[in-house]
Amino acid sequence: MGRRPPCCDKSHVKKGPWTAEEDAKILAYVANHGIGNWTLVPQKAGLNRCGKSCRLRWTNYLRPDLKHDSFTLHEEELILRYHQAIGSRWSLIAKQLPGRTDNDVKNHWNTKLKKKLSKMGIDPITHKPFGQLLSDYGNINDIIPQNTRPSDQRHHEPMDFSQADSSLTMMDPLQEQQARMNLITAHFQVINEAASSSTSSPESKVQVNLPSSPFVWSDYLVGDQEQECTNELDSGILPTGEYTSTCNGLGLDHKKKSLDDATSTTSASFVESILNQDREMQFDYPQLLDGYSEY
DNA sequence: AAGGACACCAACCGCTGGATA
DNA sequence: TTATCCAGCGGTTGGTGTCCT
Repeated sequence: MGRRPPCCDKSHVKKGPWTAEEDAKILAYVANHGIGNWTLVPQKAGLNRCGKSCRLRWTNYLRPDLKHDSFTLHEEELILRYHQAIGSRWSLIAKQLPGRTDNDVKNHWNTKLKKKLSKMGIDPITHKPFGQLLSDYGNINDIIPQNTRPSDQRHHEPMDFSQADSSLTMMDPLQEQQARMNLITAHFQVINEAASSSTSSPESKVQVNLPSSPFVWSDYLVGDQEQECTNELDSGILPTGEYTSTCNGLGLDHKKKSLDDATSTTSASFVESILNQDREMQFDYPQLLDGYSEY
């Protein structure tokens, strides 16, 4: 059984902002050798950096195919739609935006889009109006813990158990675990219903204003591009057809039914439910997963 | 002009799954 | 078979610039 040497001495490599000189070394190295084993790059390129740091600098900043200008309305729309559909899977979303990295998309979401949604009175996690969200949480209290729902725990905010804990402390560990699972799944019922509430008739085009929202999303996107937005919408540049397939229920009518089916079987495990949802997402959004097999 | 608050984003951190010795 | 490494990923941090008082 062999052992590979560490990629670098973490305590002696440089951290922090990159200099133009360091960038030039990376660029020169990649131009001459291409992208290969990043752990060898610092040594071969003459850099006192960790290979991981070099890889990040290249993928997030130096790659020649990257855009460095601000996000367009079209890109913001795509981010919004895909986030609504699949949550914070930034790498998948970024694959739909040529020239953008997952870091770009993530930063733009965190600094701009999330705040814009909040200002519009829409929960950026569920994409549901806050008022409706509150009423749904009220409904949850009526159904817990009988009703269980599967969903993707990883890509949404953790549930606040503070109010539930007092009752949980009276249970034995197994009961408590089951009750927590029920709470989690009930929480994601709200999230999925929020998404499915955006559904409309199969023929209807998805509008750029958010589902179930009295606001017009385009009014809030990239402020200085408002006219561009209007023009794009008028001319049909925005991929409404694509949105129709992805947002028209985001395939969620189908998904909701599956979820309901799953939850009707109390023996179905939470993990199995999550896996089912991932499979459904793959079914609904095959284009998102294109290329995964290439890795 | 000073400095505190805020926004932005590059870079880092920590985790995971697959690869490797 | 197993321990470890690496690449990829999402979350978080910290430096810097801008705005506001």
